[in-house]
Amino acid sequence: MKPSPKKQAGLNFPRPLVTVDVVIFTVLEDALKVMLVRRPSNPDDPFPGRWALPGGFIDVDRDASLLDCALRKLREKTGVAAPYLEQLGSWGGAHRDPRGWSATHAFFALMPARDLVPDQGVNAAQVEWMDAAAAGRKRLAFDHAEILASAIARLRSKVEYTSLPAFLLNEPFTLPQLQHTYEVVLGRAVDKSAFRKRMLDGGFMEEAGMVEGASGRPAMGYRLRDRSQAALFPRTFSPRDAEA
Amino acid sequence: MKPSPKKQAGLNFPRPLVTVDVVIFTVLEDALKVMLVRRPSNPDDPFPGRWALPGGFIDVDRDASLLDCALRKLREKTGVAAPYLEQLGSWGGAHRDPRGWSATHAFFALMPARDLVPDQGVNAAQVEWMDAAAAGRKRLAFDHAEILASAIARLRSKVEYTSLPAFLLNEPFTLPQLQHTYEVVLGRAVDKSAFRKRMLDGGFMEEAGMVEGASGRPAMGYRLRDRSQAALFPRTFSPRDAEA
DNA sequence: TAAATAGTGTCTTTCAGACAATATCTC
DNA sequence: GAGATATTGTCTGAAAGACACTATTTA
Repeated sequence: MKPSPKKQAGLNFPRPLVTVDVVIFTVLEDALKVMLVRRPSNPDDPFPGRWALPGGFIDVDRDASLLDCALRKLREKTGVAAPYLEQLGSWGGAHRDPRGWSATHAFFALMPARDLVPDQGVNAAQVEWMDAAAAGRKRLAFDHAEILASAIARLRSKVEYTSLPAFLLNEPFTLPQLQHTYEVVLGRAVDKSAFRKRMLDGGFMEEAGMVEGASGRPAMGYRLRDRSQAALFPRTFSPRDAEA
Repeated sequence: MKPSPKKQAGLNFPRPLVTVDVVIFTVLEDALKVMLVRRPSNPDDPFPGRWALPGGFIDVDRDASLLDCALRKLREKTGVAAPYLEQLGSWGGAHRDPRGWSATHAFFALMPARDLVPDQGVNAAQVEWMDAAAAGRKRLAFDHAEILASAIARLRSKVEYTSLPAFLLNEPFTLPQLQHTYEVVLGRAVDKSAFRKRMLDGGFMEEAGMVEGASGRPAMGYRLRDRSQAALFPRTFSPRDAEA
């Protein structure tokens, strides 16, 4: 290794571009949806007119941290202040953005569809909830297709052993509603009895009064004890299938 | 939202500093060790003389990607070309580096102690394998104590349900050696019979001839089928304890 | 043969999954 | 009561943990 006197001298070496992108999931009309925004059509911008994940550059004056920046992007696009939010990973390299070496910090958010504020000042035509499966097949801007694929894989994987789907529902929610959300995300049916045992034994919910449906017997409503983190189950759903 | 014409104009807004840090683990002398390096003692540098994680600025001319940069840091400090390496997360904010808004991409590496090349041109006195528990109690530079704590938590957690400890051993390794490595990382004993069943059923190893120890019966040696990723087990070790 | 270590067998408990049965609501 | 949905109960099979037993080496 040779010494690099430039660093000591004053940080006057080129810096990458730094962005934050957020993969925002919700369940709407019995399907897993992801939020996409359209890139500006100005041909000087990279990927004009393409669909992309919501995100953008760090603003070193306004954002105190990466998490703050992600929360700001979320607020700007959805009006939601504090959904479930975790880090997904970072993607960086010389060629992912034609404007130069860039690195993005990707986050992963879950929110109930009904928390959404329809128009937050952003042009509504530029924002869309797209089916996750359909979005995964689209040619998105930058390396966003790869980031989205990673987010979907992470979600599917964690749904097998965590209470994450509870963050996709408004409170109070019922166990049948929660089960349905699991089934939508997993793409397969799960056993009712085993499901209820698992959720109730998990101890992450508390009762919140009866909730009446359109017909049939009313169900107990529940709310999360802690909306900041998910519960972990000691096993995944149906390990038998998982090995196949 | 107000428009920000600066972005369209030409990216002439301040950019954060971007670094990559690597938490490198090994098992040495029956203990989990982590590599730390000493910060330069020059008082113009941040945190002079403090212990820190190996890492440094992205070099936009040499590093094609974040992963490349992490591999370069690894090579420079350890001489090892391709250990187990995964992303841990990113930490960024206005105050973690006194020189300005900075973001670091943290990685997480596992390697066998015997792969290490003693001196790679770096001043050996500035590099040390420290007990993970002891390092976790030290006041490290930047927010490296937080990053290290996160890495240790991630390692402990994943050891419960993955084959990660196999990456801490030289090949061929025996099942008793592997079990011992699990026990060192987990900090508790595991049952021999259940352990062997789990590892052999996992199907991630292949036989590599008998290995003789100092005394006693020789054991079958194994090597990994795929050194690029760990195997996942359907359950964690002893879920009974995990709930307590 | 004793000591040391590797490897196997067996019993028990736990718990998820399957699925049937029962409960509570509306019309 | 019929239909719809929620909730509970019972049986079974798979797999992990506990722990004793057997096997193979060196001294």
